[in-house]
Amino acid sequence: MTIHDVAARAGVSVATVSRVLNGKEVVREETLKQVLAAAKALHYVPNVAARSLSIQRSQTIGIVLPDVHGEFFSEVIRGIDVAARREGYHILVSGSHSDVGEMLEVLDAMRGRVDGLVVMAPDVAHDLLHESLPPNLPLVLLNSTDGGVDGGRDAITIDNHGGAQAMMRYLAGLGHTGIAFIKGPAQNADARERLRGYRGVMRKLGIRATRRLELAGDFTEESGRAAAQKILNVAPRPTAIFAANDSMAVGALAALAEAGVAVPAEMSVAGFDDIPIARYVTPPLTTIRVDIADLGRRAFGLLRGAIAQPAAPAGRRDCIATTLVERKSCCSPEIRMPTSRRPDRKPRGRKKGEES
Amino acid sequence: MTIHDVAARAGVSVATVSRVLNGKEVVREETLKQVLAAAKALHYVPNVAARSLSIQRSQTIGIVLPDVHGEFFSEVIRGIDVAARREGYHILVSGSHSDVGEMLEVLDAMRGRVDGLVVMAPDVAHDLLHESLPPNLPLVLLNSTDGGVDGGRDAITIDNHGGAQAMMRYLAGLGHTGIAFIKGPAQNADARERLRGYRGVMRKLGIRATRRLELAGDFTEESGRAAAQKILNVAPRPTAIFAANDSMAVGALAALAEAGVAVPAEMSVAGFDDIPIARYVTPPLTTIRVDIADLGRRAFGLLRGAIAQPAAPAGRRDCIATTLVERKSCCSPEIRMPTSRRPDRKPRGRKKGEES
DNA sequence: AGGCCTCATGTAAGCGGTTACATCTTGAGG
DNA sequence: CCTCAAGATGTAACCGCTTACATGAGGCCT
Repeated sequence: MTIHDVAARAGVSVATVSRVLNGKEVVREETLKQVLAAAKALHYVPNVAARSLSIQRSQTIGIVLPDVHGEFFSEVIRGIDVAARREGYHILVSGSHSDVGEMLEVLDAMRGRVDGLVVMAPDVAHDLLHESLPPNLPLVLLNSTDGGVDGGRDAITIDNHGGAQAMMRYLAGLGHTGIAFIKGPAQNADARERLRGYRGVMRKLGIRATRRLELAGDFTEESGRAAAQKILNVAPRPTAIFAANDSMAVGALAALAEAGVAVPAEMSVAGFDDIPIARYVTPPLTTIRVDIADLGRRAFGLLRGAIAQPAAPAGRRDCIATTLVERKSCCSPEIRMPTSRRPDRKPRGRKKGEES
Repeated sequence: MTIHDVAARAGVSVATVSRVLNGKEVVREETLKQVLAAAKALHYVPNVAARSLSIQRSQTIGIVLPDVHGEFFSEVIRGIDVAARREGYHILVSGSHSDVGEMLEVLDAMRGRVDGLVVMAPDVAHDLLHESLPPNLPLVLLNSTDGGVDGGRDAITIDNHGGAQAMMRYLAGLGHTGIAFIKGPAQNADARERLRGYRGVMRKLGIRATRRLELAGDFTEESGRAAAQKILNVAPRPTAIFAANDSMAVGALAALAEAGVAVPAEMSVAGFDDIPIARYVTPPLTTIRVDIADLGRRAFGLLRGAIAQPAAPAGRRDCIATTLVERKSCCSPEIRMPTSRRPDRKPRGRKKGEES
């Protein structure tokens, strides 16, 4: 079924059919009806490839992520998907790149197939990334810049530094001074900014350097678990753990439960991201909320703009604000029971969470 | 940069360039080198739309899911993504369909854009689904059939019934007789099969009908939480909760923790799916493992076959086996402490889990 | 009435590949 | 030396759609 068949059946030319179907030009009412009727009768579906070839656009955008699993990434996809569909765009996704080379390969394969790209590559060195990104394709970077070199690309970032500061101030406000930090990957821009927030507040509070404790982590639950186990062996033991993301906080929670350390009575735990599962772990996790779906949504918005005006200079910035979500994994260290490992029936010092 | 430019630079015709680039026909060694050199020098990237138009294939497959977030769905996408990339296919995903109509719209929009479709629509009535699926497009159904009417489509299913049976036998083996079940959506084929497994074993064990307890649920954490709260008010109180999926089990765990009910000492909890987070909740969740990524992988394999031989009759089946993963959320009801709500330091009756 | 402008529609040239078929070499066999 | 097969390469039609431009029909103005 091609446009010719429809034209023949409606007794008009292909141009007219095209005009009717695209609705951009004026067509006589009656002709319009005939064409529509013919198209419907023939179950006509325009050939996308032909259309793309002709108009030089595909109505498709590509999403390149470090990995498509995980709560964070799937929320991003979801946000973009919803926004894109509303504007008639399709999304081509690719994730699970074990290394940079593979990612660049994918980037290349998407070239020509998409009108624009949303790229999230927080672990790739900036210079390498920017030189390998197709130069003339609308593109927005997700969390892949820390305000420094950014190749003049459009980008969306999370207020990582502000969020980390907020959490640290909150913990300090509760009375914690021994706060351990579980770091993210060293090359990861988000991770670096969060770490900066941790260090800044620790310093500003005048907390003794010996009470600062930074553990390696890679944003996975498993690394959070391992880090927490190490923390338990440190003397003097910290009273709080701030993990650079929720997944690691969840891993830490698991390690603490395994070791019989009560949370929050004996150890407060805080995360970052507010992934969907955060409110369902035990205890519900106090964390920094990032509206992840909104991140995706706004990324699409920015990209849409870039596609519409390819001439406009790139370099737009959009920063997603964060908010502290107080649940039940943190409390004052004072109520900690010095020797016994058993907390009271219910630990005190709870604040009401925002959830039902 | 078109193929013509490359041809001109290499001093050959476009046909030769095409042949070199596709590697299907013989070309003289020297010519080949020239073409390759020209292509590289010009940074030539073939135009995908033109290619698709010409060969009538897009090297792209579509994935239509009820929702792209959630651990389960993102694992499916991941599995397909990895398998597809290996074979040079791209994936177009769409999820977040609030209703059936929207899903059909998406199905329509993908038509012509993809060579095949992986559709997961467990909640859509089969007759409606089958009549609205494009008839001549290779397609595999994910979890959308319960062995009954399936429209002669290729399909992959999970061994839901077997898995549920296994879990029920395990719980019964531990000594539980009061086992509550949190159901999934009524129209959902997976959910129905799991329920059937629950009922079958309950009946076979000769457990009094009064001790059977089925709660409504919709596969979300929140519904699991609500169901668990209801269960706590039932007298006599069940000693175990089997949720039709992990998300609901996680919700139940949260409700129990909130109510101060110890798991597994006072209440055993079991789930289904083994989503990544299952091992990190407190206590680690005993569940039925479904290799979700493998599900996606095999779906792609089946689809690949269907694309390669469009003439072959559809109706292929592939069933994913399940395995019981014993963690720490279930134990014998005997060690339950009748009045006190506080368990011992560590609940006994633990089995070693499979995880590190 | 003739000219001109407007509006609806038709014609056909691309868009950038693939590929059937034509053409041209080249070497072997007679 | 001629013929012919086989192999390498060129030519051009075609995939289905969009759109600049051409065409033709009215309608309005002078």
